[in-house]
Amino acid sequence: MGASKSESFSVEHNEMATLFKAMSHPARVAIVDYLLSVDTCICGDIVNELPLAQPTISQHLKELKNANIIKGTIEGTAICYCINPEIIQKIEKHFSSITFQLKNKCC
Amino acid sequence: MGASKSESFSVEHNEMATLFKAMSHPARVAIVDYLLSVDTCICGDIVNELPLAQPTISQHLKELKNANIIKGTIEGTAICYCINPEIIQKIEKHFSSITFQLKNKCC
DNA sequence: ACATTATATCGTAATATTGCAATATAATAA
DNA sequence: TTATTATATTGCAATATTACGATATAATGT
Repeated sequence: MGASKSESFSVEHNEMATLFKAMSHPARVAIVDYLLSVDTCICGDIVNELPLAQPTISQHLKELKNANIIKGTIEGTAICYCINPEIIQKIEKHFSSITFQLKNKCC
Repeated sequence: MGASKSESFSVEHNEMATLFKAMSHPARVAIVDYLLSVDTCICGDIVNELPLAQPTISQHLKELKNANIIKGTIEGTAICYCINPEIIQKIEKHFSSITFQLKNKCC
């Protein structure tokens, strides 16, 4: 085989894995970082910010959109990308839960 | 081509991507979850907990170890796996930083 | 209508991941 | 020593990801 046996795992575990996968590439981490660094969400220059060709960046943006980490709204010729704060909160909750559970540990 | 152009990105972005990649598979999310659910870190029964063959789980554990998310110490015939709290903190910091930056946004 | 600009999609090659059977290793038990 | 038990490694097939040239689409400008 070789395909991921995702059906064998819980919805919760699959959801978290999907979010992590969406951010498991330096280009996508950099895109999120860049979206945070600019004051406004109106931005059509991600292509100039990264050392990748336009189709490659378009593909990365699509993956971030599919994972619901960013939202894109059409703004004339360009597209306005924004971070989805709800998803960030979801991930934060996951890790604060881990930290909480770790407090009752022996290690 | 097809290989990831990781050299083109910052060390910071690569580090975060590596951590996310380590948790980008439901089996590995489940392993971390399981390690948190048991009271003690002495555990040699991860294989019985997951619907995957022993070599596959061994491989997933190796990836979590390589990413420094879990630590394994030999405990007789079994191996004692633990979560590395420092890495969890690092990821939490990354997201609390994102949340902080999001507060100064227009969206 | 035609050019321009911004983004998306297609097709495809290179590479990476996933999963497991078979086998190896390593520690303890009989 | 010879089992037994627990984990790791090897090898390989199936599948997924990454990157980009070529091309398509879609909105605005002239």
